[in-house]
Amino acid sequence: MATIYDVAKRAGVSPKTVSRVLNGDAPVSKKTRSSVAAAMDALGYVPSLAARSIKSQKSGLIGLITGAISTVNEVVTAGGLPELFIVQGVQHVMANSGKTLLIADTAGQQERVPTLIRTFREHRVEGLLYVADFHKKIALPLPIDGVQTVLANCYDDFGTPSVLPDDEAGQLALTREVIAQGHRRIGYLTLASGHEATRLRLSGFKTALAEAGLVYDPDLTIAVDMFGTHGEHQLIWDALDRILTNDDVPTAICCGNDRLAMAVYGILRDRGVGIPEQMSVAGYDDHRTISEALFPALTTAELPYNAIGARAAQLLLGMIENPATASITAPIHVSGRVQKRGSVTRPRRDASVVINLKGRTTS
Amino acid sequence: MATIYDVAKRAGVSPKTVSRVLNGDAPVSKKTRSSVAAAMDALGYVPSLAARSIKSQKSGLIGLITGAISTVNEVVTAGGLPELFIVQGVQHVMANSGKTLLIADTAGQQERVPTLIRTFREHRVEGLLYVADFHKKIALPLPIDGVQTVLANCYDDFGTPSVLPDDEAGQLALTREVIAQGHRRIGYLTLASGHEATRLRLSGFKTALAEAGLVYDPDLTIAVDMFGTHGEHQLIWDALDRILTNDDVPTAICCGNDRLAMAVYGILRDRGVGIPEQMSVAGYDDHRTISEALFPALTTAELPYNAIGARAAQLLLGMIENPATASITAPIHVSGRVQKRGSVTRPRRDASVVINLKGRTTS
DNA sequence: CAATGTCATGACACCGGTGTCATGTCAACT
DNA sequence: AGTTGACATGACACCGGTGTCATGACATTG
Repeated sequence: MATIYDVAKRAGVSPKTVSRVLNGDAPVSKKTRSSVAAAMDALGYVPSLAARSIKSQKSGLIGLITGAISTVNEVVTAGGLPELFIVQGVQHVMANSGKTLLIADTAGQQERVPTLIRTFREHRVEGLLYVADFHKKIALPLPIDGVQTVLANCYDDFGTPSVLPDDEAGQLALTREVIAQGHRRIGYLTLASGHEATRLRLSGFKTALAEAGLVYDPDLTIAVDMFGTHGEHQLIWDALDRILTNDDVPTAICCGNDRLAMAVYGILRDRGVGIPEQMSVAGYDDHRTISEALFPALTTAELPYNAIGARAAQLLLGMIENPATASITAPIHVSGRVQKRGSVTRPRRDASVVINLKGRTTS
Repeated sequence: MATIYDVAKRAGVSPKTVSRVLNGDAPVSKKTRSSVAAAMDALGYVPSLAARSIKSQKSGLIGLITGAISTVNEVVTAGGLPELFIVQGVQHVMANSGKTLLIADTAGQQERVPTLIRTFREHRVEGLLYVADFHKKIALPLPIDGVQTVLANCYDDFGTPSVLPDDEAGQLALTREVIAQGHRRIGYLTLASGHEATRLRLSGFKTALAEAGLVYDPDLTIAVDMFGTHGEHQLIWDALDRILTNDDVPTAICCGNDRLAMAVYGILRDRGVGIPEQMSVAGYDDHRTISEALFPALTTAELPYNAIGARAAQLLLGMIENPATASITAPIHVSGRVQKRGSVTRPRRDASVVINLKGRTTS
């Protein structure tokens, strides 16, 4: 690999002059500039950031850790890893800021985290981003001295700056939309009750009901724990059975996420319940691979992963540029839009057909 | 940030001795070792890889580019980006090899690629990985001199080493399974016909049919172009309509991917066709968020993304270690497993109910 | 014409590590 | 006792850039 000295020699100038041409930080005569450019070109010269950074003390690197970072309570989902979208949001911002991302995935082995951080520090990263796979509380393995840190999709007890989805507002807005369509009784299949998101969304759900003067019926809210595939369908089947056999059958069901809604589509139809004619269904996440492809397309609340990533990146960059900003702040909440598609429509009067179908079981 | 000189001063030794303690590459007395260790500890010293690498000429960095890398023919899908799994496969291998990944996402802007490569070269990456979002042919923007390169999920015309999914073998194995269940007439909804994968899988499909002595009926193979959501369902609806109104209605349908299968579930059921009682459905990809959650769970062929990533990483590491290996090789094909779940079962004799339902249209 | 200022460029040290070689100490061996 | 060699350590240069300061050539001004 050619060095600045090679270029200098070939162009018949000093290395420092080549440096000046490279950075344009001091006047260089036209003639010299072009001969230096020619030499760089001929040699395929690319300056070394390593050399540069030992002098400047700036690496231009940002470290990002994804994957299972020490979860506080042991709720684990083999989720759909949409954290990728967070990472993309981060990358987009970073690309425009001239920083380069160093990414490490723990692949669930949190004991690796200290090693990764060590590697990042050896690379002299200017900032650190933790990206969690779902909204949760974490405990940083080490207090990271000197390196600015931002948490995305997670938070801790020590006031580390963090960016979170506004799950409460999301479910609130979505439920409002369902109610606006005329539904008065709404079932709710939540994710595992231990999740942070579940608690917040349920709160939003209740608020929407209260706003509209509707009563919240605990019998219609059922938590579905989704650990892997085994028995998952049976759980959902049972939950739906309880809802469908209720004395006053709801006309709409909200689901903890799009994936759950997808399963609900199948089970409801398998029981002869038409969607959305007999039952409106709403999701959460707006995981577009699912929500757009489902038939009918799914009305759902966006989990603004991309925006969360972007926001976290901006926050971090701000903290790096002006460390004073790094004062302990409350988490930043990012809210997503309600995506109205075809699965939530006005309820039909004769939805009672539903009741006839109770009693079947999955094979 | 503390330097090796700070540590040396505090421990009362020369920097070189600290270096020896750090690397364990020369004998150091026990006493010295412990006092140096104490000093490093007290100062929170972490060696600088930048300084190290200018001397050693080894960065320990591998560059990875994801996203829309200059596609040759302009078929574009806003796909589900399962390329993430390829990246995970890569990371897993890299983590165990001591290299660190530098990742850049073009976010669809291929004009950025040259800039990214430039940045990577400034970081003196030892190898470069291109990861495409789906099996395709690409044209590298530049011949990358000096930096070993491997293509994952894509290939080019210049014999750059590449790792690809074995789409033909995958569809072959999957179709064999469908046939083994007793199906004799099988519909096939393929992805856009311009895709590499479509061609290969169709070939595997035909081979399986031929092996079993079944005739391939072109009327039952329909390409579904999936550009975004608009009109997509109508296309699928029409395609299914053609299949369901065929004189000899098939008992099973293979789909170009799991996402398509998901839409097919909805549309078939909406037309009153039970799954799998009246129609078996198979997917492709084994995108587990979909395939496991669908009801019934989807029988599908695995697109071994993780393995592709791992294989590509291994190949690259081998090329770096022993550049002689870098001779132009044929693409490496990685095949995936057939995941037998609940959506393909033995066909029922009285599947004729299907025919009655033609004629409805989507709203 | 001398004094002054601007422009273009180079010499040199330094950033934080490591390879090479030299030096000093002490135990073992003839 | 003198020689030899293993062991422990340090001095120094070098990797590839950049900041600082000095220098020389001209043009401008009084």
